[in-house]
Amino acid sequence: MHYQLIQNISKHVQLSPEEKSLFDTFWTEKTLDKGDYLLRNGEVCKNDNYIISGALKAFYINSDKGKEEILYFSIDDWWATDILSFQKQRPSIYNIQALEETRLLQISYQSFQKMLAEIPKLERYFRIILEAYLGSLQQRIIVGNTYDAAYRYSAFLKDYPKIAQKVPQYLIASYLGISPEFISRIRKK
Amino acid sequence: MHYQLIQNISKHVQLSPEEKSLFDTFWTEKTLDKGDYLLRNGEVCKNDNYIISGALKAFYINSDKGKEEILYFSIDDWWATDILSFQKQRPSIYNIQALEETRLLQISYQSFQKMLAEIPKLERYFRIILEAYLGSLQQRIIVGNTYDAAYRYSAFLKDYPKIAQKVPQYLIASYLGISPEFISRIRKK
DNA sequence: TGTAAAAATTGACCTAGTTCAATAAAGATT
DNA sequence: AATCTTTATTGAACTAGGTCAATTTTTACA
Repeated sequence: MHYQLIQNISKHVQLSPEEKSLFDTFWTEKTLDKGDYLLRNGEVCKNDNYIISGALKAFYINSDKGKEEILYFSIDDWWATDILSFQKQRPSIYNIQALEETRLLQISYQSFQKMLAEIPKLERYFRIILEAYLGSLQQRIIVGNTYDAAYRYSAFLKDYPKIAQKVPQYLIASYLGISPEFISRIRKK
Repeated sequence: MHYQLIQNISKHVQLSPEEKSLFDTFWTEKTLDKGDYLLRNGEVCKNDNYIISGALKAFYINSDKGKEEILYFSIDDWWATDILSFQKQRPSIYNIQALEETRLLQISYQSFQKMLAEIPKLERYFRIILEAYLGSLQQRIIVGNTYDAAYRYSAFLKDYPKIAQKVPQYLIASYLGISPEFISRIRKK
């Protein structure tokens, strides 16, 4: 049984033992090595991916400068899916790549639809996590437009200590919209 | 009948005539004058609000400088609701205020739950629009971290011509994380 | 239609953060 | 342990954009 995901879901909706077993049948486990891509810009995001352990970066390639811009990081007990691409089954505009060995649970688009049809109360779970993510994006926009780089960096360390541990500084800089050199200067204090 | 909202929903899920009539009973119309608040920071967002006509701004008050930071604008055929506050019925961290006379359709939290229970296919509609909004927020973060002020301003004019028409420049500046003076300099070219 | 208030513009100066290039430190690999 | 690669740091010069204060333009409305 894929207890880790089931436990996460149980925080938001209650599943009966039968539902849990049924739920379980839809998901398969996959392991990525460091550097492996889960999704490439231009491809359709075929699976919804739940992270059991490991870390990934989602990034967008700036077409002029060719530089990568971090959209988000994903670690244990969170998702690494381009939701728009997955739900509409149309090409993604960004990439998702493993920063270290990563274990995932995956479900295909077809299975996902079938699962929702058979266990409708999961609609609620997915709506709730979507809303939470949406709230965090709004928060990020506010903070990005309001506070200076030093504040944003220290807020990141406070909010995401686990990510800060795993992820190189220059990628955190990119996530925050700061240059790697400037992050280094912030740290000097 | 509240055709405008029903038409919007019909783009994503099909409702029978009976469902449409039932749907209709849950919503009530409300008019705001220019300057009226729909939601204040600290209050619970009691209703989901669909805009028939008019314009609103959602903004966050920066606690140090006391300045307002625009989180988003909402005009005809879109929503003006703090989703996190509405869904969890807990205090909002931002404000929503009318920029001009605005007509809304409203539904209370209780009615919203009841409506979803009676017309479950609406779950799908709300998930779809949530996903679309989420995609636009991700896009906004990428653009904000990647491009300079002039590009962001011209992209805004292109993407939201109707909003650009209605909303004062200095608020658009705030939305984009730019000073009003600098927007004015950008325009000189 | 005149007056007040709100919004936009302009100039002068300033600074937070960038860029580039070189160096140092840390991690990974044989 | 030595070497290669990836990250991080530092310095120096620069610039995108901010701030402040004054002025003009536009809009609202009595």
